Amino acid sequence: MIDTNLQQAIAQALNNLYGIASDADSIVLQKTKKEFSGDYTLVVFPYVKQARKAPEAVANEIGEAVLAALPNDISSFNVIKGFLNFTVCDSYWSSFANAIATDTRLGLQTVDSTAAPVVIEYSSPNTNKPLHLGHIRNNLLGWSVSQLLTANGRNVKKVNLVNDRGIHICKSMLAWLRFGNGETPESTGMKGDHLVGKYYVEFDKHYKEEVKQLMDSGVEEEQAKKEAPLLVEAQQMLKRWEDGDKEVRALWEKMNSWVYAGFDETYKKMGVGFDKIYYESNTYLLGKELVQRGLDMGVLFRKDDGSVWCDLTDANLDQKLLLRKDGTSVYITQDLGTALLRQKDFGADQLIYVVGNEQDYHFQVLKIILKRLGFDWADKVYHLSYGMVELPNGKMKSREGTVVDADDLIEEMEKTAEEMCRDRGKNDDMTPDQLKELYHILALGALKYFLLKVDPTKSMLFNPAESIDFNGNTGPFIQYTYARIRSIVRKAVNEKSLDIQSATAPVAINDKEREVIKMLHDMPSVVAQAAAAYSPAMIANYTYDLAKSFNSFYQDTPILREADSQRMLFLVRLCNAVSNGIKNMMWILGIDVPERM
RNA sequence: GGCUCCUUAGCUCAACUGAAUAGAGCAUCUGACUACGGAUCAGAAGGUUGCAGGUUUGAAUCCUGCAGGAGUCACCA
Repeated sequence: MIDTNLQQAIAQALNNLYGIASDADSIVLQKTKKEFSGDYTLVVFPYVKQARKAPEAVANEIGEAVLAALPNDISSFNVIKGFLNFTVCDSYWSSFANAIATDTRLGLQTVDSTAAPVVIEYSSPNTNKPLHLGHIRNNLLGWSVSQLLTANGRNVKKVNLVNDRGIHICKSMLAWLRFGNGETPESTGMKGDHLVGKYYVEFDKHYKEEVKQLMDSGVEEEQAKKEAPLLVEAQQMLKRWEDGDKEVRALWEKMNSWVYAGFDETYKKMGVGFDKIYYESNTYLLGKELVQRGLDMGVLFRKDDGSVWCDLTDANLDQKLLLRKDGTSVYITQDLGTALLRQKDFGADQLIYVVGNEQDYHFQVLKIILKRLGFDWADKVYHLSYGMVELPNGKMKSREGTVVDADDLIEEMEKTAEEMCRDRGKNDDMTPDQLKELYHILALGALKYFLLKVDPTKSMLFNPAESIDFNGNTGPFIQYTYARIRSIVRKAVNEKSLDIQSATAPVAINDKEREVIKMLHDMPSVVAQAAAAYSPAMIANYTYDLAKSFNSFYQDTPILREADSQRMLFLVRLCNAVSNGIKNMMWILGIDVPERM
């Protein structure tokens, strides 16, 4: 690769000229900004002190040395202040484009499936309500990061820990028994998760009424909230669940199965999936053994009331509860247990948790406790902490009804896609099924790109009043570019009878072609960087830039009317490479690309 | 109150480990269609990177202080 050759030549020059010993890898090359001529830029300021010369002189000397060392790759250099810009020969770019023209794996590395896996947990839904926009961000991030690591050659295992037990489900169950009239997904035609979610809301409504009544009759608010009959009954139900009461368990299984059917549908629509699904009902007791171990080791301590704690004040944190006084486990206890289980199940090289940044503290504590329990692999735990999706008036809150439902949103996007396609009227020859699939692909392309193009660590804003765009920096723009390129390649093959498999000799290229080729050249390093940062956003923004560069080049290059048949073939092959690249980058994002749209 | 994170164009977002004149899209304005795909392209306008200091040849980026916002500090999950 040209960049590594350059690094080596520069390191050599630094050593020969000034006796500066440096690793070739440590030489930082940046891409030359568009307003200057050149491809790669070396900033020489860091070396002027040791060289004891003016920046311009240093730059010129290094430039001469590199030019002499790489006469076949570097055609010229120029110096502006302390910036040394190298121009790479056209023939290098032209040959590179030729070499990758039909590489369908462009940008993707091969996975060693025998390597210790990266286990990535994401989604992890509660089973008492349907998924909303926040969950969509989680799911898409989890999926996309999995793809990204796979693209970078890691052996990835995706897991989901379903939070299927607890007081929240009992609330839905109780409300369904009390107010449900035996409603089922079949009898109502509702999606299972929505039906169960409806009763969760129903519970809250009646519960609030009860609290109000109690307060009207003179009970203090705090007491009323604890004593409301519905809540007490829900707590009793949870106890019965834990005791294995048949009736409660049967209802629990029935309602959970409705929810799973609903979730599966939504997962399928989103195009995400898992290698293994854990259920909290099976694993929630696991942490207790660890707590005993921690007590034996003296890492944890028991208070007088019987509750068990970990003192983290020496780590500048608080004391953390691990077992309630009644001996039942809490959230973090379960997470300790499931972490160990997962480590045993997979022998993981890394454990990634895709969880919102509201749980930063939780994971900080989790890692410290694991470490204190003597598990060295605690260092392998990585909390992929993502920011909240906010609405114009603040955070989404289920209880206040300010949520954007996942299914509704997807459906709305599909309608928008349909309208847009209708307006263009380019797809008259497609069957209704094909059209339906197309609308779905475009709707999800828009939604996924919208959520993934933002740095995962940052919170982002979604305004329901302004529907997600299909023009500009969007998924459909990239999908459009892809479809457009495929159309050109098809025509070249069908009408011009070009064989895109046959290589061409290096040809002269212009600036716009050079820009596109350079972007393709960067692709592997972009993937590596994005993987290191767990950031699909870097892939998204790169892919947009690639599509944009292509469109700009394409606008004034009549490819299939080229007089020079060598060049025509070269350009079509370049198109093919770009489409392969786009397709693979979109694969990382979990976005399908249509051959036509 | 303690701790953590955030603040970049009217709006939504970029800017890899500090580097040249801080970039895109939307919205606004001006141009370009005999479609090898106009869901496009070319251009204009829009900025004291929250404020004040500091380090550096060089700061949106690192350090300190301040202001504003978010999260968290539960015998909830």
